Amino acid sequence: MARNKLPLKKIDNPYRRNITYSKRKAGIIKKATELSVLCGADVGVLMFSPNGRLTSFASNGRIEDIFLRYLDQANVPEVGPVEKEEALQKKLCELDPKLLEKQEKMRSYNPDLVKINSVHDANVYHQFLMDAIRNIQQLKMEILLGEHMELQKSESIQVPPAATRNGHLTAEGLVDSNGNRNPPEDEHQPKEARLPVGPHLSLEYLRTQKHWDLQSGGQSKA
Amino acid sequence: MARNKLPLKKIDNPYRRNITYSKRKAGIIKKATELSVLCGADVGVLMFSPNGRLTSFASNGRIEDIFLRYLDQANVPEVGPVEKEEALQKKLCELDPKLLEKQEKMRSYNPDLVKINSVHDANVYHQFLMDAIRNIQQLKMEILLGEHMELQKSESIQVPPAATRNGHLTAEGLVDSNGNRNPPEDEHQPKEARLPVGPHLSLEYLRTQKHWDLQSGGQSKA
DNA sequence: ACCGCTATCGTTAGCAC
DNA sequence: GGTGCTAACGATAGCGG
Repeated sequence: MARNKLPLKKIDNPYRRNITYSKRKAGIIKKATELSVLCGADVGVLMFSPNGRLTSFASNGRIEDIFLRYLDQANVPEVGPVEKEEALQKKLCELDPKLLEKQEKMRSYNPDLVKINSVHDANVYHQFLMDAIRNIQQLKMEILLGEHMELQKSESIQVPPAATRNGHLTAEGLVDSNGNRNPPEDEHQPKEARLPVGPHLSLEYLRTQKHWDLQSGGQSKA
Repeated sequence: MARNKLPLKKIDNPYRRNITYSKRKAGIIKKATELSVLCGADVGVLMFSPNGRLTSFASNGRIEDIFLRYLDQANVPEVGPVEKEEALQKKLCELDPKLLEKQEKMRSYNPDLVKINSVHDANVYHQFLMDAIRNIQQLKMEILLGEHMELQKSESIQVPPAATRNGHLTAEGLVDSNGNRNPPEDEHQPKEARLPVGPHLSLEYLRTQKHWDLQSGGQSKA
C-alpha cells in the first residue's frame, strides 16, 4: 500500500505475508476501536492467521458476549415480544413432556454444589464446563438455525467432537475471562507444534501495550 | 478524518455519527476482506451500530463457523506439563480427604443429564456455565497463586461479580436455515421500533453490490 | 521478529445529488 | 437513505535498527 501499489492477491512470500498480516491485523483492530469510540458501537473481530493462529478482539467485554448478542439479533425477524419465545417454549414442552423435569434438573446445577479445592479439580471442571458451553452453543445454534424442529440436526454446523481433550488446563494457558493477558507476539512461522492460540485483544491491552491514543478527544462526553 | 482532524471521542451529533458509522463500517469490512485475500486469513466481524443494528461479516463462510473455530481454539489451554498439577493434586488430597468424594460428585455432572430444547433454556444454561467458568477461573487462580494453601484468598485477581444478568438473551425469533440475504441498507435513524437486524455481509454480496475490485491481482489463489 | 521511519497509497469528513 | 466528489488525514510496504 505504500511504496508499491498492492496487487490484491494472496501474497506469495510467506514472510512478507506474515508481516502484512500483522500490520493489517493491527490496523483493522485500530479501526474497530475507533469505530467503537466514535460511534459507541460494539465491535467484535475474529481473525485466523494463515498459520491458523487466532486473534480475537472485542471493543466491549468478551467476544463471546458479542457473538451471543449476534445470535440473539441475527435471527430476530422483528422487534419480538416475549410472547413468541413463550409460544415456542410451549410447543417444545408439548413435543417433549419431560422438558420441565429436565429444566428443573438443570436449575439444580448450583455453583455452590460443587466445591473445588485443587487445580486438578478446577481443570477437570473447567474442561467440563467448556465442553458444556460448546454443546450449548451448538445446540443453540441448531435451534436457532434449524427452527424448533430437530430436522437436519447437524450437517452444516458440524462442530468438531468436543471430545474432552486430555489436555489439562495449566495456569500458564489460563485466560481469565476478564483481565486478559495479551502476549505481544504475532504470527510468523510456528515451527511445528506451536499452539494456535491467539490472545484476546482488549481495549485495555491496546491502550497499555500499544501506543494508540484512544483519548485524543479526551473531554467530557455527552 | 478528512477535512477536519477527527476528535476521537463519541460523536455527539447522531446524524453525523450514523454517517460515520456507515462509512467506517464499510471501511473495516473492506480491510477485513483485503486481509483475507492478501493473507489467506479467515476473518469475522460483528458490529452493533449505536442504534443496536447488527452487521456481521465473514470472509469465508458463515460467521457462526468462524466463531465455532474460535471456541475450539480459544479454550485450548496448552499441551501443559501435567506433572506439576498432579503433585499439587496429591498434596491437596492429603489436606482434604473429602476431595475425592467431591470429585466424584463433580463428575456426576454429565452433559447428557441436561437436555436443552429451547433457546431460552440454552441462554439460561449458557449464562450459568459462563458464570461457573468465571468462578472456576478465579478459584484456580487463587489456588495457583497461593500455592495449595488458601491464604490470601482473592485480592489481586478479583473477578467482577458474575451477576447473572436477568437474561437479555431473549430469542424472540428463529431463523430459517437459509443463506444470507443482504439488504443494502445501512443504519441511519431507526425511528423507534426499527428492527435491529443487520444482514450478514458475504464476499459475494460485497463484490456484487459494492464496486470493490477484489480481483485486482486476479490470478489463481493457492 | 518487533520497532521506527517515510513516501506513497487508501480512507474518509464534509458536501452536493 | 444512498451515491459521488475531493481534499485532508491515516495506514502501511519497504527498509534499517
